[in-house]
Formats: sequence, structure tokens, C-alpha cells
Amino acid sequence: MKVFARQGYYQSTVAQIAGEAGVADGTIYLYFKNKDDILVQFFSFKTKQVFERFREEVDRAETAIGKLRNLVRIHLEEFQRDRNMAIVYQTETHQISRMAEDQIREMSKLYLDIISEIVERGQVEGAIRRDLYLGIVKRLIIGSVDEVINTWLHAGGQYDLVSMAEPLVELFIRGIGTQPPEANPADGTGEPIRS
Amino acid sequence: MKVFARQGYYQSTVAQIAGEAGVADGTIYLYFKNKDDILVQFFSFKTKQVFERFREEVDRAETAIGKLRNLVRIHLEEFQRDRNMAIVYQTETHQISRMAEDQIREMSKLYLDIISEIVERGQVEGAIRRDLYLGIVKRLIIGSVDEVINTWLHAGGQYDLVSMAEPLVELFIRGIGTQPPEANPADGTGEPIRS
Amino acid sequence: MKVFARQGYYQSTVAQIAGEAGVADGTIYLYFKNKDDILVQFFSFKTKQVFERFREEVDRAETAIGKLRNLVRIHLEEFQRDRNMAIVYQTETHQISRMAEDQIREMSKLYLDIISEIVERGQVEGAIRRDLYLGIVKRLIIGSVDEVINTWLHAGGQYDLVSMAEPLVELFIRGIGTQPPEANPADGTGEPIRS
Amino acid sequence: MKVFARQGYYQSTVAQIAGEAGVADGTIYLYFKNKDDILVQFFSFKTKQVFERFREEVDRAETAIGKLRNLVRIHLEEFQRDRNMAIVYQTETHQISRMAEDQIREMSKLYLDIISEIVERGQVEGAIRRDLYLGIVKRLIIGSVDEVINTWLHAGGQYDLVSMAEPLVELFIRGIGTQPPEANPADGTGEPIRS
DNA sequence: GATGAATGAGGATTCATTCAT
DNA sequence: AATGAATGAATCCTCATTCAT
Repeated sequence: MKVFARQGYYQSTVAQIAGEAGVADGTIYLYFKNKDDILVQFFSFKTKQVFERFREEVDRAETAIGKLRNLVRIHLEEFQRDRNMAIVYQTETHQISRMAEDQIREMSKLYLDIISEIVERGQVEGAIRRDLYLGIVKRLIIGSVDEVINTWLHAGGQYDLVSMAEPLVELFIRGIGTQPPEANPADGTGEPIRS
Repeated sequence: MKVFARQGYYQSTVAQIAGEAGVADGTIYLYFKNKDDILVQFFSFKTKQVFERFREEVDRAETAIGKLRNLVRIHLEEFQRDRNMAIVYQTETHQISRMAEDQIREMSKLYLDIISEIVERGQVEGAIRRDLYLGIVKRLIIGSVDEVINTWLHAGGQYDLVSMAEPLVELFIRGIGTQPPEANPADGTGEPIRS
Repeated sequence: MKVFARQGYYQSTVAQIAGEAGVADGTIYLYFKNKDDILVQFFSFKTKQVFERFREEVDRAETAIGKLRNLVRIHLEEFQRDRNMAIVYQTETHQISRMAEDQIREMSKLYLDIISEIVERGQVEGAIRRDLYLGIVKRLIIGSVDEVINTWLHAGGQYDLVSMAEPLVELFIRGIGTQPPEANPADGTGEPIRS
Repeated sequence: MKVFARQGYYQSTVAQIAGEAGVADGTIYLYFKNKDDILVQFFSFKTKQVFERFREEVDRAETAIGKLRNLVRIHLEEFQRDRNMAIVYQTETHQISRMAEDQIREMSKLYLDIISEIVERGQVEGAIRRDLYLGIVKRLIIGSVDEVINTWLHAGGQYDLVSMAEPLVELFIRGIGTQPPEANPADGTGEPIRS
């Protein structure tokens, strides 16, 4: 992962990976079917294990909002803890035509399911709006968290990533608008207002 | 772009690109310094031009909310219009260690600046909350839009991407929470609520 | 020649030659059959013309020694005058497996014939030893002159090449040995003398 | 070396070299950094080793003339023994703008130093004239030997090269002129004598 | 006659993978 | 189980040459 994180999958050679691991080139092939399998196994184990942590943390909270908060917090925590994983995950996940795509899709689905579950529970609880298009809510949450992580990575991991969790969740819930009861910014026309 | 979109940069060969373009392999090198330069020139021209469209559309609206709506709408429109560009942009932009990184960073900054401008104007107008951490608002917007596009791309561009603009912006503004004046979901403790 | 002199035949491109000549690449092929032909024509014309000068100068002297002196002097003069020619000649002539080999061999033969003629005349005149192996005398003269030129070229043509002519010829004639009548260094055994 | 000798450096392909060596193309790169390095290593090892033989043989003789004789003889012997080395050395050494130039220059200097040493010793011994321009004496000897080898190579190595050593050295020492004490051919005017 | 864009064969080099030790 | 030398297919890139304008 260190090697993939530093140079990207295609720019990394099996020899470099073996060197970093302190074994001979051929030894890699005793544990991985081929170069691609290194990435596949990474997604299978390392990140799967992380996702299990996500599940645990979500389950520890009772309310939907609490679960959401926990999800975002643990997400940032785990990605901050293992920066190489974070880089490889963010980078290789966005390759559209990856061979490991099935692995990724499956894992991504797990994440989406957690969010669906949280949102639905929140709606039952009355804490989350009922007039939401679930698909978009998922994008909002996943996309925002992803981007917060990406920014942190590009900045070289200088600051504390986890501290972003709280304000981010708050933004999900309240939105950026001032919400006076008398004026609904979504007036249904969808037209930008011109003078 | 068609080739890069289909196979990714490293999986594409210059011969394939030449073939798709209907020219000889060597001809590529009359117009591009090397394989990498194909990507660099793409970012320099094609996407730069798209970003200018963004600016135009943003300027056409008067209010902050209108500008935001226009930005998101034109973003989705342009990426829907040119799917190959969309794929290459979304994919190669997320490679951390790209050579074209400077190009990308610069362009990304332009986008961020537009958002900053909109948010600040909205705060003056009174339409956008003043108690916001601007950095996170940027991530929220960019990340969400990116993710909406990614989902659409992974789905094979089956549905109308632009129709996502309106509900997405609405979500930015109002958030997902029900906001009864009596219950503030962000109670300041930052702790998930457990029973 | 400027290009060949700077970079060598194989390192030079037709485009560079055309560029130096201030014409388009294709124009080269109106005057030369192919890249190789540029070198062939160079040897045919430029150096052939130089060799004619050699002949003239040799003919201007009456005695063998005078002719030899003139040959060496004009050789150094001409090569000093046109340094690019000198470089190309010295470099490309030593390639064993050149296509232009016939050209070179023929020219080289002309030079050898001049020397043969001079030596034979000198023997008739009584100025040159009769007990000489002609083949080796030719190598002595050609090789020495060549090497004097090479050294000058490698030194960047800093000093006056022609001034080497006189001492060189003197060396040909008298040799490096002190020749006391009582001690013959070539004692016939051919064995190095050990104490 | 066989391949370089047959076709010259630029005309030889790495595939040919690998084929001649009976290994795969890629194997070459386990032992040589690149194509150029093959030549560099050749000059570093093979010819360096030959030059050490030169030194040995020179040291075995006591007198300057004996040393000179030994130097020329061993030079011709070694180059006759390994014809491929001879060809590559004679050919690639004369390329002015070679990358391996430093290697060559250094080696060439070794050779020149040996000659200087011999000449100076000869002058002390009284066997070699004191009124010599050392630089030209070096050219005389190196150039002549080189040319003798070249001629032999161009002739296809048909005859015995080593037999040239003795008459060549004799020529160095006595020169080609008949040296009557009463007539000095170098009369100081430097002018060819015309009738 | 001159041009220079286009060609595509050729060649150096890389690197995932194998397999005898 | 581990090694690492050897492999050779694959790929980027160069450049002599052509030919329509």
C-alpha cells in the first residue's frame, strides 16, 4: 500500500512492492495471483475490515443523527489513521474501468446501505425530512466526506481530519441556508432569480 | 478522450489513440510532445473552456442562490453533454501523483473561488448562514456534485443528469434535517445521542 | 557537414540538416537520393576537390622531399581551413562498415598513390632509403598526419595546425634516433636489449 | 563485440546483441544500464586489461628502444589476437562526440604517457634525439601503429600483423631519409626545393 | 522546384511473470 | 517456502522517406 499510495497502481512495479516488503520478487506470487490481485486483496481485507468498524460505530448510536455522526467520525478517523489506505482507496476507487470493480462496487454498496438505513430511521424518528430523494442524499453525504478526505490528502495530511466531522454533519442537517419560515428558497420554480 | 475514457490513461496505448483518430502512430507526435501531453493539453483546453462556461452562467444570475443553482446546473449539463470529458476528468483528477497536477490544481482552484464568492455574497444577502466554515461548504458542494456525476457515469449515463441539479441545491440550502425551532439537532455537545 | 561534424552521421537527423540548410525536409530529397547519399556526395565532391589540390601542390615541387613537404603542408592547411570537413572525414572514414566504403577506399587509394610516387622518386633521387617496405612507409605518413589532425580536432582547433607540417616531415626523414655510424639501433636481432 | 565489430555501434540493435549472446533481449538490461553502457563497459574492462599488458611488456625491456619495440609488438599482438576488440576500438574511438569519450580520453592518455616516458628515457640514454617536439613524436608513433592496424583490418586480417612491428620501429628510429652527414635535409628554410 | 504534414517500420527499454535452484 | 535470474511481449517514441499541394 505504501508503494501504491506513493506512485499509483500503474506506476508501481512488482519489484518495488517486493523491495518495500523486504522479500524477493517471486515471493509476491506465492501470496498474490498477480499484480492486480494485490489491489483486490487490499480491498477485500483491509478496507472490508474498516467497513466493519463503520458498522460497529453506527450500531453504537441509537438515533439516526447519532448514527450519522458516528459514521462520519469513524470514517475520518480510520482514513486519518491509515493514510496509505486512504490514498489508495480514494485514488483507485475513482478509476472507472478497474478490474477490481466488482469488489469496489460491493463495498461501496455496503456504505450506501448504511446511509439508506440511517436516513430511513431518521425519517421514522421525525429527525430527517420525509420529502427527500434518497439517492441524492447518499451522494451528498458520500461525496462530501470523500472530498473532505481528498482535500486533506492533497494538503499532505497537515491538519486534524476528524475535527471536520462535526461541522460537516451539522451542515448535512441544517443546510447552508437561513431558513426563515416565511421564505422558502425552494419555491418550486427552480429558476434563478434575476433582477 | 474516447480512448482514455474507455480504458484509463495507463491502459490506453498511443497506437489505440492514433487508431481512434484515424492517423498513424507517429502523427500523434506532431501535435503532442508525448503521451502525457495529450492529457495535459486536454486539461488546458477542453476543460478550461468548460470552466469559462461555468463562470458565464454564474454571472447571469443575480442572487447567490441563483448563482449556485446555475453553477450546479451548468456543471451537470456540460458533463452530461460530453461524457468522455466527464469520465477523463473525474478519473484522472483523482490520481494523487499525476504529472499534470499543476494544471489540475489551478483549475480546481478556479472552481473553489467561484463557490467562495457565491457563499460570501449569499451571506451578505442574508440568504446563507453566517456561521459556516467556508472550507467545509466548498467540500460539501464540490463533493456532492462530483459524486452525483460519478454515480451517473457508473450507471452508464442512463438517466438525465441535469434533473439532479434542482434537488441537490435544495439539499444544500435546507439540509436533510427537519428544523423545528424547538429542537436543535446540533446541540453543541457533538456527542451522538444514546438512549 | 556542420551537422554531421557536430553530432556524427547516425546522430544527425535529416530534419536537422534541412534546418541548418534553411530548406524544408523534403527538399533534401531533390538533391540527395537518401541520407547516406549526403555523405557519399560529400566524399565525391568536397573531399575529391581537396585531393586535387593535394595533387597540384605535390606537382609544384621538384624533389621528392619537397613534394612530401608540400603534401603534408597542404593537407594540414586544407583540413584547418574547413574544420567541419576535417571532422567528418576523420570520423566517418574510420567506420569500417560504411556504405560509402567504396568511395572512401578509392579516395584513400589516390592518396596512397601519391605517397608511393613520392617515395619511389626519392629513392631514384637518392634522398630516400632504398631498403624500405613501401607499405609501412605509407602507414607511417598517413597515420601520423591523421593523428596530428585528430589531436588538433580533439583540442578544439586551438592552435595552428599547419605549423606541425615542418617538424613532422623532418621526423619522417630523420627518424627519432640518434644515428651514430658506430651503433645501429636495428641490430637485426629484433630483440629488446635487456641488461 | 562481435556485433559491434560487424555493424558498428549505431547499426547494431540490442536484439542482435542478445541473439548473438544467446539470451533474451531483456537479459541484456540485467548487466548493462543501456545500449551505451555496453560500449562503456567494454572500454572499462576489456581494453583496460589490454593496456595493462602493454605496461607489463614495456617494463620488461630495459632500454628505451627495447621498450618501444615491445610496446609496438604487444600492441599489434593483442589487436591481432582479438580482432573484434580491434575493430570496435579503432572505430568507436574515432567518433568525436561519443558519450564514452571520458573513458576513451583517459585510456588514450595512459598510452601517451607510456610513449612520453620511453622517449624521455631514450633521450637520457642518448639513443633518442634531444631536439624533438614530444607532441609530434607521440602522434608519429600512435598514428602509424593505428594506421597499420586499420590497414590490416580493412584487408580482412589476411596477413600477420605482428611482423609489421619490427620494420615500423626501425622506421621510427632511422626515418626514411638517407642521412649523409654532409647534407641536412631540414635546412631550416622549410621551403620545398624547386628547380 | 519547394514544401512539410503524414507515415509506419524499427528499436530501445520496461516489467509482470515464471521456474530451476 | 523463498529466491531472483531470465524471459519476451508490449509500448513509447524517433525519424527517414513520401507525396499531395
